[in-house]
Amino acid sequence: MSAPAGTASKRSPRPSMEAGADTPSLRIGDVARLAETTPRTIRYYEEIGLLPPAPARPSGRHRLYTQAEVERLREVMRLRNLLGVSLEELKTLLTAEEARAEVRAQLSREDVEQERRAELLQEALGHIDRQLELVRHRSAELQRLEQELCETRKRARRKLRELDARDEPS
Amino acid sequence: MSAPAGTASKRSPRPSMEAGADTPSLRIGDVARLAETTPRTIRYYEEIGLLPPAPARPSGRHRLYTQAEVERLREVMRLRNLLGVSLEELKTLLTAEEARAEVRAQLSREDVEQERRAELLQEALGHIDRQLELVRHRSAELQRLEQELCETRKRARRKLRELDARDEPS
DNA sequence: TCTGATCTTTACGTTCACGTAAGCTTTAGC
DNA sequence: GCTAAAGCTTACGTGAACGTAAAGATCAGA
Repeated sequence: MSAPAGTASKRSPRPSMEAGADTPSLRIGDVARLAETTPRTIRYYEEIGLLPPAPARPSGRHRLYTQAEVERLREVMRLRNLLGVSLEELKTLLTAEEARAEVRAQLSREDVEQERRAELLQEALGHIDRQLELVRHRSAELQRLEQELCETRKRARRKLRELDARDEPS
Repeated sequence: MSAPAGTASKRSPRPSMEAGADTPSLRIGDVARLAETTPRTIRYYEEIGLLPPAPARPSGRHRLYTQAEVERLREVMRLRNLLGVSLEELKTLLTAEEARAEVRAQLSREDVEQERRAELLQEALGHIDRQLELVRHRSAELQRLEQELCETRKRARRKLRELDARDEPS
């Protein structure tokens, strides 16, 4: 049960002439395989706004992606697994990410006043800090758990050694 | 939305004479409040075998718990939150925990042969190792994420300082 | 003993995160 | 241009993890 990645790929992986690497040449199935998930999940994530709609899709046509989208998807799934939050919460977290991207875009332009730039950066910092706080909290708790398990393990091993020593002191 | 812990407790917390601390004197609502969850969840966990049935309950009567059960429940919820596994998987993990408890019980008895003791300890060690591997994996990944976020944060702060320096060099 | 808060079981409802099927269209290779 | 594979939308189905409502039993305190 649950074998989402059929390893057999009948159709060749689309030679993708115009090998510009940023020309959208990946179909949803390809993306799904590369990210180890399913097309349904990708469409679902797009539907709830967790992923942006496929870039420049002529209505009625198939979705086409670039490698960048694959990586974004993998990152989303990574965060989903690690943070243990709902997709809705994850969305707000990633929306913050988007904002940061927008900040970078703005910062690269010349016609933005210093005042505005500082504001943007401040906001971005706030987002990062909120994420960081969440991650740090979980990370710390997990490390505590790890520590506790290590202790337990140590004790068990000690007992076992004691037993072995007493058993055969040959 | 989601305010499971009504802070108002009308009835006094049951003076619990026989203050033996291990005489079951906590009702399901008390346990729920202490563990910051709901009675429904406790019953559900008992139903699927994630928690043992309430100790020594005369059929038809109310469930009664001790402080130990509260702590166990809190631990279960902690693991649920941190490990991000299904309750079913969590159950098998905790079943291993149970086995370890049983090992301790056996080990405290005199009439168990060394051979058997070593076996039990070996098995327990195996369980611990499997848990530890899982925890370590997640912990490491989370730390990586934390590290990445820290880097991002640093860069943002540097940019902000650069901007401030250039803005008002008074 | 009586009373109201709390608990009991039973059972149906709900939300999330997708899975799956149907019917049709697009795409890629020949 | 034809065809099979893959994709499209729409919509209903599903499993997990509880929420909620009903109808009655139990419990603690006066």
